[in-house]
Amino acid sequence: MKNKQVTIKDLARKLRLSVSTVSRALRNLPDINEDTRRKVLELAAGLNYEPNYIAQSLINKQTRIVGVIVPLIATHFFSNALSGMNEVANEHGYHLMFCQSNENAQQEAEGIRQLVSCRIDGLLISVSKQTQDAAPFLKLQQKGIPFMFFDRDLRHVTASRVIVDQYKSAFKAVEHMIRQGRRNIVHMAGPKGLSVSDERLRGYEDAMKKYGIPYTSKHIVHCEKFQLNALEALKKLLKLKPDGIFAINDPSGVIAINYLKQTAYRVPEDIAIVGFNGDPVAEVVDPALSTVVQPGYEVGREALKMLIRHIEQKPPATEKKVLEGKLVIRGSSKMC
Amino acid sequence: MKNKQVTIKDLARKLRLSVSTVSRALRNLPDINEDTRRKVLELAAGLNYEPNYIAQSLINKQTRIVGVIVPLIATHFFSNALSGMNEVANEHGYHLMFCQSNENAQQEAEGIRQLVSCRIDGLLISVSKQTQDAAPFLKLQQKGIPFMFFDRDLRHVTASRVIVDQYKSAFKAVEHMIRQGRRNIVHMAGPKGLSVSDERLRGYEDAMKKYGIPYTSKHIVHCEKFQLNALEALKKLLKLKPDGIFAINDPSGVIAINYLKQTAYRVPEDIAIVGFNGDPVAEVVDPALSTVVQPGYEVGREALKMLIRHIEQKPPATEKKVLEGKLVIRGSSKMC
DNA sequence: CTGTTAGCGCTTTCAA
DNA sequence: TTGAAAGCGCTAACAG
Repeated sequence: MKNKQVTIKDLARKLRLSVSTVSRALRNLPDINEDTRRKVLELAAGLNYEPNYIAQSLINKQTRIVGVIVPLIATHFFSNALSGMNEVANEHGYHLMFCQSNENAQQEAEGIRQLVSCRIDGLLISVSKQTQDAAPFLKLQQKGIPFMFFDRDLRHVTASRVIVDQYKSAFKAVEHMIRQGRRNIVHMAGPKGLSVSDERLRGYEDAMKKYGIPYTSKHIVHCEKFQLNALEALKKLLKLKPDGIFAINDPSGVIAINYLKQTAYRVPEDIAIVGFNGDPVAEVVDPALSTVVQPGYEVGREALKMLIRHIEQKPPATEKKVLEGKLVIRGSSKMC
Repeated sequence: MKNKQVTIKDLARKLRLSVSTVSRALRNLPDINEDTRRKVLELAAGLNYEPNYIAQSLINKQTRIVGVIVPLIATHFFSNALSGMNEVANEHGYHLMFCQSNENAQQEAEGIRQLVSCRIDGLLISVSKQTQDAAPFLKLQQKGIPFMFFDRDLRHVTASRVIVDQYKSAFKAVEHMIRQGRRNIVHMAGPKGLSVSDERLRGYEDAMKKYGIPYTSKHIVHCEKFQLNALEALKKLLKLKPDGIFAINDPSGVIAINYLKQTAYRVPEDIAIVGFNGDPVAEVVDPALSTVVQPGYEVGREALKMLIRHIEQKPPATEKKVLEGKLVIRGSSKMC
């Protein structure tokens, strides 16, 4: 029931040729009779022969499989990144093996092990918010398996990465509110220690400093579970009577907008809100949420392109590609 | 630079054992000295040995890789389905090889070929809206590769499938509007020939018939590109002065809501709107969009569970699992 | 131009 | 309890 797949040997037998001749014909190598080749190709097509990449891999020592690990796939940013990777994979004849860490460092480490056992040629990873331990990555390095970070990285690990400039994007977002006259801006921050939230926080702080706007540690409340904790964070922050909110992501921004509707605050008149990501919800909420649109698709494309370079040309020094987020101003922060 | 990976042979050499002994030790087979096993396991751990699944596959004739093809990954439903599959894959020691067809039948066929060459143990597919040709699936069958449809299927292909009852869901959605007193309900339909849009259309029609509400072919406008054509479809339909709109999906429903704001129509007073899917945007738009929430995560889980049964226990007759969508009534259709 | 041989990393008889 | 040999499907020298 299992072994239905046609092999090169089957072709050879039926054609009374040797397997090596068939192999060469199939791969369009030179030194072969045009007539033989034709016959082989015909039979192969007729029998629906499909080369066994698995067997080839064993010899070539490359599978043309790339592993991808994301914290959560059901997300605008990551699903778009995967979509971009899919495109590049098609262009270059690679395959994507996918794995979700669920924001859990252990699952992530196990995912890496599994992918290694599948002999992936390289790995693209956006780390979970828990991830601290560099060990899994060091192992990858000593095994000579190229890998790189995209979006969320581990700062202390030397590796290439493709990221969106979180710092600058956050800075722009906050600066925009300041320029609109906001002076008491708070930040619904993300999990501590996660590269992207740290950078967004830094952008917030530097923008405040640059414009000489005072803020305290109370102006920043971390949502360790992102939007799951957004409401409580928001309520704490409202005690400061803010006139601007910089939210760690769009779902949190949306939560803020909707909660404020139940209060006396008006958005944007009393409080401006800016989110982050470019999720579809941001366009749809009322008022529409200003946000930094991250080029997820491009991040995916660039990350895989870079990884493939590393795989195929071996040792280019570690690279770092930084893409730009685009501040899109909408009703939630614009005084018209 | 490449061959850094430790093999069973390396272990054998260092331990002055034969490869077969090492192999047995690693797999915890009986008939082996406890002491030898311990030594092997220790060295393996020390050297970060990882079994080569590729090599194993060649022998076992199974890779524990499952292929997944979706039309578009950056979608609430499909990314959730993938997430569910990921969970089941982890539970059962399988790996997911991912591929996006971009709603294109050719890319889909090529994806299938590629996955076959990777010797996947089975395939989970939600077909593109273009897909008509059963040939790729017939080939799969004659090769003895189990596959099944999830969500979008090809009616004339005999295979197992896991779907959400589109007909019933659509029926409930339209019935709900009728019960609210709507009598001139139109349908922003999906691409013709696509299983899910056909079924939703059928649900619309049957609900109208059941309640004896007349409708014409003008009440139905197909959006061949889903929400990309939604606005033109909507404008056509508005000529009929409808009091209810059943939209093929939530993005289309959102487009309708937002467009109607620029007109004299009020939602839901003049026109009720119900969408389909359960996308996050539906909750956020104002008024919130009633919709049928589809259990994407569950569909993914059930589909992979069923496929694994088919892979491991071989020939269970074709199965069909039908999950239920849940009508969630919100402001866009509720007269309070 | 074609066939023979060896081998990729691992498992599986079959002997020892 | 261990080892030797063969083979999975394919490629890569090397002869002929």
